Amino acid sequence: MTEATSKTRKGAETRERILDAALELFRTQGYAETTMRQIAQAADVAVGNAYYYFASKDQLILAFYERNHVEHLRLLGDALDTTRDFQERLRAVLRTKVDSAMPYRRLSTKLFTSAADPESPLSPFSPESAPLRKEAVDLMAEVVSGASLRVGKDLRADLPELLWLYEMGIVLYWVHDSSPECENTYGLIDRTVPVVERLIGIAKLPVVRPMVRELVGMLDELRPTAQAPAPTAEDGSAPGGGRRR
Amino acid sequence: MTEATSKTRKGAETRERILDAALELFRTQGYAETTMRQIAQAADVAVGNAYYYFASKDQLILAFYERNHVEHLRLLGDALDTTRDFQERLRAVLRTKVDSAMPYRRLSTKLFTSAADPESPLSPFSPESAPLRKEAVDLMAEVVSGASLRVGKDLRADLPELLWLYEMGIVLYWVHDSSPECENTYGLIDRTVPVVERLIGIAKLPVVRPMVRELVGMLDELRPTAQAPAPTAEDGSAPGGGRRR
DNA sequence: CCTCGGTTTTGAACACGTTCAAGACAACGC
DNA sequence: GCGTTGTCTTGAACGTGTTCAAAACCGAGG
Repeated sequence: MTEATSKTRKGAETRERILDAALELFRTQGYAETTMRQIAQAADVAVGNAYYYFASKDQLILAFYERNHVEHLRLLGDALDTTRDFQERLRAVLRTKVDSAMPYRRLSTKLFTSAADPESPLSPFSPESAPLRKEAVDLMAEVVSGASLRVGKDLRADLPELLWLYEMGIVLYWVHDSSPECENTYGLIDRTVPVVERLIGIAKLPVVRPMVRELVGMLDELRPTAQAPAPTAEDGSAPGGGRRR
Repeated sequence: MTEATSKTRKGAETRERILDAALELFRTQGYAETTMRQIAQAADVAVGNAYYYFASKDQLILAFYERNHVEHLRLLGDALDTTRDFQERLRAVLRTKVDSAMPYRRLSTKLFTSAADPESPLSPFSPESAPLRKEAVDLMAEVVSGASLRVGKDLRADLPELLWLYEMGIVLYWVHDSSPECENTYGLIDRTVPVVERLIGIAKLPVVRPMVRELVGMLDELRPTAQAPAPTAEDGSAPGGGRRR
């Protein structure tokens, strides 16, 4: 459970203070180099208190992702209301995504170091980050639905998720990108966005349709990540539950 | 350099003993759950001694990858000498790869948790694991060169590396695969291998050739992982071990 | 005012990965 | 024998993330 656990105004403030201190330290000296004791001290709090609000050091990163997503939306602004061109829309989302995370590039690597670990709650595929993932996929759905673009039947349902995976790929590249100002990443976006539209078009061709269908099928099969017997009892998100939006 | 640091017969034996103990413990109780003290005790050695042969707990995993590769070759046997069919050859390599790592499925996740971290020496892209990666890519080159298969000019040079990436994808799936006996993974191999051959064929079509060229170009661009100024000269393999930071 | 229940806060304590100065050992030249 | 040099081995000690029992705090009821 992600467990916010702040039932009080003062509690919420403390939580915020800890998160602020943590992110600032992560940004300036890196994740591994920052100790929980430093964070606690910077937040003017006992170390145990940090663990009252965040189950682990990792969970602080998850909180960062949440913050980063609202920053992403802020930077995106009304860009999706000003054009119906698919490439422009997609490009806008990707560029602002990179922009929004830019100050935290090194921190963002953690997303992938745990992405592959089935048990890490930090993985973008984990149940803990499911709501956040859903929002990102929904954003891609908006990119598609508001665009003048014909999508083949086979692809339609899964396209948003595929685009999200594509976004993850871009972010993965960006995390490794050591070019000045990360210009290579922006170049990659500009060069691959047309390819993506092209692929969506190609997917309708009879030559590749069976292949597309197969790939989509595999994706579907993968989705309900057969995660053990699962706690079933439903994500205890009862009270604070619905992440906004 | 992996830092063997065993200049003596007895030293080599000790190293082996530690590695054996570590892998056995990793296999039976998992990586995170195994402590260096347990390993040392099982190997009948002081904890500091383990660090004389392995710079860190992670390095034990790298040693595992090396062992696993020779096991992979053993299982593969002469399979590559008995057929020139591309699909059969590729399938043989992939299936034996999965077979060879099967007892260490959980341990293998570590490959990916660090794959994305640019600084981790465990990453398959890191200089530390370069020689091992080369061997894996070379194996794929053999798969191609010994097969009756026509490869387009644009693709030829990079195909082995692409196939290795494909192998990594399979392994990534396998690591998450919770189906009984991991049958889903073997199914995935059987279903995707034909797709791969198909794609290699399609890559020659004029419609997609520019796209192929672009993708290959990006791959090339990515290769010399702009990793710092590159230490080139002396990969500080001095004995006492230039710990680095 | 006091008491009670829940929420928040504390800091000592724990187990872990890792380091390091010191010692043990082995081979060799004298 | 004896020192010398390089390899190997030891175990206490350090800093880390994390836990937990206890304390402090706070609002509401009596």
